[in-house]
Amino acid sequence: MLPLKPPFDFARSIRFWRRSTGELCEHTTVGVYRRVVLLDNRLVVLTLRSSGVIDAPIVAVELDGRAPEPAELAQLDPVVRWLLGDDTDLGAFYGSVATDPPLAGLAGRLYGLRAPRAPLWETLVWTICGQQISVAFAYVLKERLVQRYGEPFEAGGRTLYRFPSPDALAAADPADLTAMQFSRNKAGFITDLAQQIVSGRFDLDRLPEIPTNDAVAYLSSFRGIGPWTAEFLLLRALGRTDVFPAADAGLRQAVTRLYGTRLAEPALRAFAGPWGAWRGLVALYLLASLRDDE
DNA sequence: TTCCAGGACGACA
DNA sequence: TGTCGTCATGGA
Repeated sequence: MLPLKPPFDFARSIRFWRRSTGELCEHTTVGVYRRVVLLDNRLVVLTLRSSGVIDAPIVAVELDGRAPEPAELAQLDPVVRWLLGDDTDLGAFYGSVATDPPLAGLAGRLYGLRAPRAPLWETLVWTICGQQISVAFAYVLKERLVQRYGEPFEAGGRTLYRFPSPDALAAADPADLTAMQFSRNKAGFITDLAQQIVSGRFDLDRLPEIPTNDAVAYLSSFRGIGPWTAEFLLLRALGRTDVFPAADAGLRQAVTRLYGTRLAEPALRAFAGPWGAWRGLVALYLLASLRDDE
């Protein structure tokens, strides 16, 4: 049992980024999150169960369906906290948006939502899958890619996949991806980026260490990664609270719904500017508002 | 039929 | 430095 920093709405936060029931690399049900992770160079199934309330959140940790040994739990503690964004100070964020009635209302409705994180490489590929197409179709593309190049792992009667490694995708033939209905561009972006990671020219591991602006510039220097992809990746995979993917169609729609005015990208970026270090959480809450009715 | 989805690239002026 | 056409598919 790991006590987490309140407030934290486990179910809402876990559900937020996961919009497909066909997801192969992780499995979620109400209050439960499951994913294959690497621990001591072996693949294990990590299961997190919500066992608390929003103002006193506790998560129960399982490893391959059993309680972890104390030494394992010590290893998993930072992994779990990282995955669940346990370093996010929601209280400070709520204080900051209190001056903006629409946002303050949203923060109240979504109390306890914070950004769970995901592995960088997997999220980068996922974000490229999602460029310009509907989320539903992006999931179809990801599913095909994972089934073809991922590593299946049996866990409790269910097959979870380890996401395809850069090596696997570096060796992939772009024609295989176009046969799966990836556009020629996306097929090339993904295999090229995988090859550059394998060769060491592209180093995703340096991203957590560098400031957001530098990270966006570094990512954008690679073909296939534009501003939206760079910013979305930093928000989604690293939980950066200071990025605002102003080019995002969903964000534009959310702002239109909340404020009644449709803003183009420059105006949307200007809108987010004053929120400074909290722009990422503003983006998160706006995106979540689109699904608040579901 | 047209437009729009959790865009990016390359050609062109 | 901006603008425009193109790529892929599916739902509204």
